[in-house]
Amino acid sequence: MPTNINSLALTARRPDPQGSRVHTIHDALRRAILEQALRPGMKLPEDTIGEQFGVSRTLVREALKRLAVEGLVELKPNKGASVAYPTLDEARDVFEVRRTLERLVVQSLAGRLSAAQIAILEAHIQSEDDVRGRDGAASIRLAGEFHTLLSGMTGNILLDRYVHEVSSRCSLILALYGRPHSSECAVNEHRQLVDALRQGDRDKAIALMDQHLEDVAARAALAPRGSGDIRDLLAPYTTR
Amino acid sequence: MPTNINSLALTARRPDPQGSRVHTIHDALRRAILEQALRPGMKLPEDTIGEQFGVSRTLVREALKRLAVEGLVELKPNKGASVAYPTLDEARDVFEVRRTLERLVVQSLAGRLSAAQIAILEAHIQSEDDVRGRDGAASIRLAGEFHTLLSGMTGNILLDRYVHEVSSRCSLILALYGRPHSSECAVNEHRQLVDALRQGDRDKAIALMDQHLEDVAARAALAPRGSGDIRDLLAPYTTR
DNA sequence: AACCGGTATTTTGCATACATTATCTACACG
DNA sequence: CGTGTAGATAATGTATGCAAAATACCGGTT
Repeated sequence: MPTNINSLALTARRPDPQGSRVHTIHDALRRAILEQALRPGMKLPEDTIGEQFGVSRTLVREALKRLAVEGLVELKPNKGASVAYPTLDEARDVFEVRRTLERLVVQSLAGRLSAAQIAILEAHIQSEDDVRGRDGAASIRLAGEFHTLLSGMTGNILLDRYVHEVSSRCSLILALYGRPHSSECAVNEHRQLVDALRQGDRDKAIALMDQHLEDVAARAALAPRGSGDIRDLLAPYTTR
Repeated sequence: MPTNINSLALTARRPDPQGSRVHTIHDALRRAILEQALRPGMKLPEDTIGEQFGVSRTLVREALKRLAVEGLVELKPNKGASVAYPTLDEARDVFEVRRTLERLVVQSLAGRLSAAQIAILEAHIQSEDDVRGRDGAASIRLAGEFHTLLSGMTGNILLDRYVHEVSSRCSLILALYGRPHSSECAVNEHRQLVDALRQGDRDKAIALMDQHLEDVAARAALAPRGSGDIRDLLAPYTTR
C-alpha cells in the first residue's frame, strides 16, 4: 500500500504503468502512419508530438527510434524524424526478406498447430472477412496481423520480431503503392493457408504462403495511387 | 589512472562528428561482451559506464538499447541492463533464423559477384587463416564478419541488418556454448562457399551455407564449457 | 527581380536534475 | 537463529535546460 498521500495522488493522476507511455505514443504514431494520416515524408518534430501527448521530448524520441527500427520513420542526424518513404527498390527487398522469413514460419507450423490455435486463426480470418470492402485501413491492418499471429505461434521470439517488423514495413508499402482494396482478396488465401497448415501439408503450405506474398507484392508493384498530383510525385525528392 | 587518460583523450577529440560517441560506446561494449570481458548476466549500470567513457547516461542508454536490439544485452524495465544470457532454446531459434536469412544471401549472390568482391572475400578468408589457432576471440569475430561481408554485398539493406543482428547473437552464443577453437575449421568451408558463388552454382552454394551453419550450430550444441562450476550453472537463473 | 549573405528562430543533441522504483542493510520479532 | 519489515541507499525513468546545428527570414547587391 502507498505510504503517503503524495504517491496515491500521483498514481491516481497517472494510471499509466511505467514505460507504457512510450508504447502509447509508438502505437498512435504507428497507426497514424499506416492509415496515412501522417503521409510519407512528413516531418515529425519532437516537441510538437510531445505537446500532443503531454509528455517530454525524451519519450517521443524513444518512440521515434522504435518506429525507425520498424522502418516506419526515417531518422536523420541533426535533422530529426520524418515519415518513411520507401522506394520501390527497398519495397522489393523487404518483400524478399519477408517471403524468406514467412517460409520459415509456415515450415515450423505445418502440422503442429493446436485446435485452439486454429480456432484463433479462423476467428481472425472471420474478422478480416467482416470488414472486407468497408474499411481499407482496417483490412490492411488485419491482413498484417494475420501474419504476426502466425509468427507468434512458432514460439521463436526472434522470428516473431522480424516478422512484425517486415509486416509493418509491408503495411506502409501497401498503403503507399498498393491499389485501393488490393488486400481484400487475400482473405481466401489466408483461409487456404490455414487449411494446409492444419492438414500438416508442409510443402503445400509453403507454396501457398509464397504465392500469397508474391501476389501481395505484385499488387503493389504499380505507380503511386495518388494520381498525378505533382506534390505526391515530388515528395520523395524533397525529403531526401 | 587509465580512466582519466581515456576521458581526456575523448574530450580532446572535440570535433567528434555527431552521433559517433554512441557508436564508440556501442562498439566497445560489443567487443567486451563478445570477448567475454563482460560475462553473461553481468549488470551494466548506466552511470558507471558513462563515467568510464566520459559521457552522460543519455548516450549510454542509447548504446545499451542498440545492443539490446542486437541481442547482446537484456533490458528489463526498472531493472536496467545486463549482458544477455541466451538459453540453448533461444540459441537454436537464432540459428534457425540465421540459416533462413543466409540462404537468401547466397541465393541472391550466386553468380553475381564481381571480381573485386571476390577478391575482398578471399582477402578476408586469408586473414581468417592468419589468426587461426592463435587468437580465439579474433577467429570468432572474423568468422562473423565474413557473413556480414556477404550480406552487405547483396545490396539489400534490411537483409544486411538482420544478418548483422543474428551474427552478433551467434557470436555470443558461440562464445558461450562453443568449444574452444571450434570456429577455426570453418575457414575451409568459407573458401568452398566463395568458390561455389563464383562459379554461379546456386544450389551448391546454398547447400554449402546450410551445411556450414548446421556444423557451426552443432559444434555449439554442447554443455557450457565452464565445467561443473555451480556458479556457472546457476548464473542464468540468478539473472532471470 | 533573383541571388547571396547574415541574423533570428526553431530543432535537435546532450547533460543534468528530479521523481520513482528497486536493492541493500539493519533491526525487531517470532 | 531465521524471518520479515522499515529505513537508507543506489539505480532507473522522465523532464528540463543549455549548446550546437539547421532552417527560416530578411535586407543588400548585382
